[in-house]
Order: sequence, then C-alpha cells, then structure tokens
Amino acid sequence: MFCLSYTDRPPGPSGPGRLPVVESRRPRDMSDIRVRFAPSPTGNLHVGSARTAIFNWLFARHHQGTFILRIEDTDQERSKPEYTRAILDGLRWLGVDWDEGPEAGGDCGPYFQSRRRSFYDEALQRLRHEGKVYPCFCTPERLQDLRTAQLSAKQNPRYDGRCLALADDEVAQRIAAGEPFALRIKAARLESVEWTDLCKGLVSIGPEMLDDIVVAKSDGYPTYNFAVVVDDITMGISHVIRGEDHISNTPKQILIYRALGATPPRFAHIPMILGEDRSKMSKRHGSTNVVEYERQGYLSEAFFNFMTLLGWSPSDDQEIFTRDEVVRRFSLDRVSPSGAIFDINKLKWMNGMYIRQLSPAEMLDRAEPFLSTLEGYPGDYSREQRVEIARQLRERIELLTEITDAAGYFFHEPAEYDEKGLAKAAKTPDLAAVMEDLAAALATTEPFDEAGIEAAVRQLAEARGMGAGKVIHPTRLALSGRIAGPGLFEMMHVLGRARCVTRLRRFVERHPWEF
RNA sequence: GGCGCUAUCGUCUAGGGGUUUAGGACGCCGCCCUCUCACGGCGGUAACGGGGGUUCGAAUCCCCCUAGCGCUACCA
Repeated sequence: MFCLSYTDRPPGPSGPGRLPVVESRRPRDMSDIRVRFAPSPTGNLHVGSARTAIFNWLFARHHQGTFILRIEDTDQERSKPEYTRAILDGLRWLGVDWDEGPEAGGDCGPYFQSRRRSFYDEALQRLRHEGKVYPCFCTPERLQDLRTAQLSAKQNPRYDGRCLALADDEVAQRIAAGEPFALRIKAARLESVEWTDLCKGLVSIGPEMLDDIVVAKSDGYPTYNFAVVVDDITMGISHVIRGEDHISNTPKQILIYRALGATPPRFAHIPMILGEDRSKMSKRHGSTNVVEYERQGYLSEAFFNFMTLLGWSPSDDQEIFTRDEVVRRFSLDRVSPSGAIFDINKLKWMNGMYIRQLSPAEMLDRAEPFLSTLEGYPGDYSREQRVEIARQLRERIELLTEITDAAGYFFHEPAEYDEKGLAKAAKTPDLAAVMEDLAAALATTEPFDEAGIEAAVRQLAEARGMGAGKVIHPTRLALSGRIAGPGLFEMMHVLGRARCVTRLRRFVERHPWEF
C-alpha cells in the first residue's frame, strides 16, 4: 500500500465521531522519495513551470524516486481541459515523463484536484471535530474594510480574530440559522514558523505574520493551501520542490500540517526565471509557452539542457549534458538561490551545438517539417542527396527554422542575387564569358563529382590567368544568389550538372551585375 | 505599507576566509584555418552594489544601507 488517504483506510473500530488519523509519509530511504509537479491548467506550460517540472523530475530520477503529476484544476473559472492537454504535451516534448498522474494512473489517484473533494471534506470534518478550526461569519466586505484599514495604518493585513471570540451558543445559533461561514484554522501566533529550505537554507517567518487562514470557503470548497497540503500528505510527497513565489505559502501550509497532525515534507524553493527586465517571466516577455520553442526550431534536448543550467550548475565547467548525465549529477544543493534571466542568445548557441551533433540523416528528419514548406521541395532529389544537403547546412544554422532560408536555392532558382556579391562579381574581367565557359566545361565534366568540378573550375581560372576566387565567388552567386554557404564544389555536386549549367546560363542572360 | 528572498563580468555561473593577477560559458572584438559563410582553434574585452565590523588576512563570516524581485484573497 503506497498511499494514505482518508477514504481508503480500513473501516477499523471507529465509533461515531472517530476519524482516521492522517499521517505523513517520511522518506525512509532513497527509493522512498516522492515528488510532484502540480500545475493548474489555466494556460500552456510556460518556461517557469517547465523548469520546476524538470528539477522535480531530475530529483526523482536521480534518487530513483517517484515523479507525480497532479493537476490542480479547482479554479472552475480559469481551468480548461485543453490546457491540461497542452501541459501534458509540453512535458512530453521536454522528455519529462511521470510515474503517476493523468494517463499514467497510480495508487494515489485521482490526480485531478477537482476529483479529490472527499479527501478535503474528510480532513475538514476531522479538523472541526478536533476543534482545530473555527467558523468565521465575516463577510467579504468586512474583511476588505479590515484590510484597507490595516493597510492605511501601515500594518500587515491579517484577520482580527473576531469570530474566534464568539460564544459557542451564538455560533451554533448562527449556523442553525443558515448563515454562511468559512472555516479558519486556529493558528498559534506565539512563535515563528521556520523550516530548513533545501535551496534557501533556514527560512523563518515571525509570529506577527501568522494568520488564521481560511481552509474552507463559505461554499464548502477547500482553499488552495488546504487542498495542496491534504494532497501532498495523501500522496506521500516527501519533497516539495517549487518556485520561490511559494515561499509565503509555506508557513501557512506548515500550520495546516500541524493542525492535521502531520509532519511537513522537506521544502526546496527554487529561484524564479526572469525576463530581460529582471521581473518574473510572463507573457509580455515573448514566448513563454514551451511548445512554442519547438515551432521556432529549437531541439527538445537543447532546450532541456539549457533549462537545466538555469539555476543549477555542476561542480565543473561542463555545460553540454545528455539527459542521463544530468540525472546522475543533479542535486538540490547546487541550485543557485538567486533568480536567472532567460538568455535566449545562449539557448540559440546551445541549440546550434546540438544541431551540429546530429547525424546528417537525423538532421534531415528533424528539419523535414520545416523543409517541407519550401517551394520545390523535395523536387527530384533522392533521400541520399537531401541527407547531403542537411549535412552541408548543419553547421551553418542554429535553429531548425533557419534551414528554410539556407536551403532554398537547392530547390528553386534564386529569384535575385546578393547586391554586394554582384558588385564584387563585376570586378571579374569578362564575367559573362567566364561564366559561359564554365557552363560549357561543366556540361562535359566527368565525373561530375566534387573533385571533378573543382578541377574544372580551377583549370578555367588558370587558363584565364586569374585567381580561383575570381571564378568561385561569382559562380556561387550565380547558382545560389548568395555570397555565403557550403563549399562551392560540394554544393555543386548535390545541385547536379543540369541545374548548375542552366543557372550559370540564366545568370549570363540576366546580366544582373551591370547596373 | 508589511513580510520574505536575492545581490560575482551585459547574461548564465564557479569560487563559501589565505591556493585568486577572481575561473568557465554565451555575447562582443581580434587573429588563425579557408573558395565565401559557418564550424573549429587561439587571444582579448568585462564583475565581487555601498558602508561598517570580525580576523594577521574577507568576493568569501556578521550587521546596516541600497537595489531588484516575490508574496501580501473565502485565486491557484
């Protein structure tokens, strides 16, 4: 039996009013580590949550623990099923797989908060029974007034305990009268709440900050903090690894653990990912949806590697890691305590590194979705030839999307020629004749391979008493319209005799350099 | 306003009392390689927020200030 829950417990000798005891599972050994990623489906998987998911996953895999995915969909207004789908897809793209959760099952389900109501109700019932919680009849208006008054008095807003002071018979009366009420926890406000954060060290929150927080809303639904704690207890979570924006939730949750008589898990609050302006990354910082990076031509493994280094670093200078290497080396004590700006520049560089590591065949496969949008693709090129094109372009692009632009001329004639290139080409004496001669030579070059082509080009330059460059550059321009690209001879080899000859002649006809 | 977290090159970071003329990576600049571009190689640019302590010695420990960020709901 893996998990404890309020409902799964054996009936036992519980008389009326006897409620099951809630216990927290403490990690007994390394294999007992259970962590969770708990997104709310109110949007796509964005980079901040993705990194949280990755760190949780890394921690679980490193310790051979369990990685759980839990969907916190209790926000009826904003939660959408399609977002759950999007989050799942995002995690899959990242290669972050979960052992328990939606579509994976597990002993601690259900994994959607919206279906765990009975757990919360039962815990609430028990808390009421034990007197750890009291009804609060204060209206939202009064609470709001209280808050503004405290704020203007430069005080920290907190509940004034009015309903705690209510006499028992009055409480009973008002409840009987059907007056709506929320449930607040009776927090001991005498001492600080502190915990040793695995990332931040000792964090201590003074008693003046502690409040009788609401655990059940007047409509009966549990609050976020309460649901999280009940879920984490019943799912046997040993380590809560989350963004540091949750630090202020932690004391509240610890109070709930105490009321429930459970030992809190270990907490690790990892730093935020920041936008260019150093504020928490959000939509206004551009692409925050993880799968958007796929569309932009990033490789999943490069993105993963990059995210890994945002806030974590190994003990040496290594930066490029396979997934297994990071799993092996990851540890929370090497997670930096300060926020990190998402540097798209470095991501691009890293993506380029991964692209260059791809085999030519794989490069072609990965680029295929982008290539297929190209006019004239794949034309009469064999797979072998397309692999060769991919090989030639591999070290010249950093994003898969760039291949569309880089490979265009292989599949259709250049529509125009680079201006600077034309200016330079014009300096080659008798350019038209040279190009004409080359076309003629090429028509009979045998074999039409890299060496054969190179010999033809160099012979022609020599015959005319000019440097090879004087022929090479205009030729590249005539064939590709570009002044940059793969080595001319290997490029001509894939292009093939027919295309080379016609494009050379078209170039002469067009005469674009004389303006 | 209150509370909390953070503070090393522009960016990601190493370094956690003497081993540091503060190391690596991205970016940028230069050189080499070379048919161009790119890759690759080599070199350069650039940082311990400020002030007080503690100590023989502080980027490293403590305090204050400052700055940035976060949280401050019967939202999650």
